[in-house]
Amino acid sequence: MSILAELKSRFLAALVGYVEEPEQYLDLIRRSQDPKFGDYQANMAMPLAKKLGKKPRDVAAEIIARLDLAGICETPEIAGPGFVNLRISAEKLVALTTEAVADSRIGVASVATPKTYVVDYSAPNVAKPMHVGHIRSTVIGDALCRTLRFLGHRAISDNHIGDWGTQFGMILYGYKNFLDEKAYRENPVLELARLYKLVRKIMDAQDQAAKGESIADAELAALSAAHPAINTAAQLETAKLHAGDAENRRLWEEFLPACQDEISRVYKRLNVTFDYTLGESFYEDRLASVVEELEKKGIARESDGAVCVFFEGEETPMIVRKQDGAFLYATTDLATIRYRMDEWKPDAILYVVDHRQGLHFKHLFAAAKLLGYENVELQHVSFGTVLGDDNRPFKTRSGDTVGLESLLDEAVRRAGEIVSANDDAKPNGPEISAERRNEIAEIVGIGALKYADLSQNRTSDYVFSYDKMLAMNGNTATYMQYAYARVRSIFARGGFDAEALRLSGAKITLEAPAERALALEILRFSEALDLTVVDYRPNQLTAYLFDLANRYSTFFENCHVLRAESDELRNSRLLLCDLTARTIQKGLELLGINVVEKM
RNA sequence: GCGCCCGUAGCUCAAUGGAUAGAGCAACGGAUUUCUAAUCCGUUGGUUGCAGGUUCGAGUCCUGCCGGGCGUGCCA
Repeated sequence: MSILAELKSRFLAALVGYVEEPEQYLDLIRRSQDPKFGDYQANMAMPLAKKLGKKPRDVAAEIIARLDLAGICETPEIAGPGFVNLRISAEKLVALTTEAVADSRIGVASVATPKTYVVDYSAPNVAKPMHVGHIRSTVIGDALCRTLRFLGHRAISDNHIGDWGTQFGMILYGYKNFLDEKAYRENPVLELARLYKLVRKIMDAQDQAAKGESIADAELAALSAAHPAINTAAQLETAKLHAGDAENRRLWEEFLPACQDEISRVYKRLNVTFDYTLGESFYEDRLASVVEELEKKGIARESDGAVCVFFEGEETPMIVRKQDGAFLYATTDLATIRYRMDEWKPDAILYVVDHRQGLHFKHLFAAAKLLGYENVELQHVSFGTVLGDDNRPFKTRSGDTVGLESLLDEAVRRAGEIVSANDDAKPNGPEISAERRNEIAEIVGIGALKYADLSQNRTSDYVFSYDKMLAMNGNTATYMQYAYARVRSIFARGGFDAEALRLSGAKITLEAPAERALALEILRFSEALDLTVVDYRPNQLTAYLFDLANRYSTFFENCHVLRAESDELRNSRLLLCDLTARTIQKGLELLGINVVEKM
């Protein structure tokens, strides 16, 4: 049991019979911000004083009198208006770290009641190259899945790819009018991407012309003139595809595998996997029945030729079928909820999607509730927009945004320079082969990129910046990877085997302040994971890992391991090092980030 | 117009209603014949946009205002 969980349980026992519904006060036990207030603090005396008509400090004293903290804490102190400050006893810290040493889960218990989560994330449009805007959903969703699973939940990852939308109409139009056959044979995806961008460009030009602005590019103006109303023409291709037109269907089936190979390559490099990839097309023949059901149950009705769901106090409806009979993503999303509920019976469905779709999800969830899906937590895990240097949203339409792969390449290139410089500067000369340097650069570069994203509160906007993403110091993955490598280096230098040491029965002692602080932080891993999951915020985990790596650095400076005064002390410190390394490794793993033995 | 979100150190951001609002970067000053200096220690830097309110206690909750972003019936 984690320290916090154990403290809560002891406080609960003390509060039973003292106040009604004592459970609600347990959240007021938390980690102290400042070490001088102890390791943990209980803040319930103040609100209870009000309720009981007593003085807060008296209430604190009464609680302490009822409290059995034997084996956990030193004598609690009452401070300020009525804070109860708790300092974990050395014996408890030693006992728990000793347990963690022998535990493959490093002291993190599996949840008592596992839940089933469906996590919907990444969801690129497969006809378009992935760009930087896709990274947030992908890495946040992946981190949440990994963390939920480690805690013992069932997390089903489902990549709801856009494989049926209007972008395919654009490609179909492009294919039929602008195809470079040779280029297509050599690299179909590249050519399809070129076609998409070209059609997009002509559309934008025509939009511009419609507003009375002139088209500067003569070539583009000619293309625009030769293909009037290209938007309508592309929509027609989409409609034909959806209606089962043989030629368009055949082409779609030809394009799709190539597009999927393309995104698979990126996922492989990002080390992201999905249990299912059920895209929009999967629900193609399930849409009509959704609308039918909505109408039959009186949830949706016709309005201006479209079928709409109206909500109490809301002006704008959710449209599930257009005037022309076509379905929309609201329809697909409802069909998807129905499928997921039937298939997996989840307790929660998490949508890791840009916050700009907030209204859509508000409507979607309300409609799902009307359809009877009430016992499922439908959660929009929204995140801020990816912004450019100009603080404007990244334009997915312009076609010349930063591609995701080139971004990865740049991250790895910069990491490679640093890896090499660092290795060259080692006191006894370089230790790492050129080939290995490249492998390390890949892990460090992509780790830095993911971490830059995950370490921010997901609700805030995300200003894209190479320098920020690729910074190798401060609160970054690199800092933690470095701490990990230093631990491994100590074991290598001393010729110790971590596994054997764990089994050796070596004792942990926590005399030095830096040792104690490090142990306390290691034991907080479980709390950090709980915080991460409760609000679906991976930055809780990154903040924890940063604290942990910091504590380790302080320990590293103050407590020499290999030159410890005795073998016992050396072994104790080795165990702390090993626990730190394992916690960092596991924590980063839950964020989808790897470690290296040497860097 | 209406709805949602945001406003915290020079910059980028943290802070489940708790004590003196914290980090990183930047700047400045120290530590190294390194168990890996991709490090550590220290200094400077704040009326948390403004004004009220609720509370024992507000960056956090409520109201109004100012500033910004996003969304707002046939894209996703």
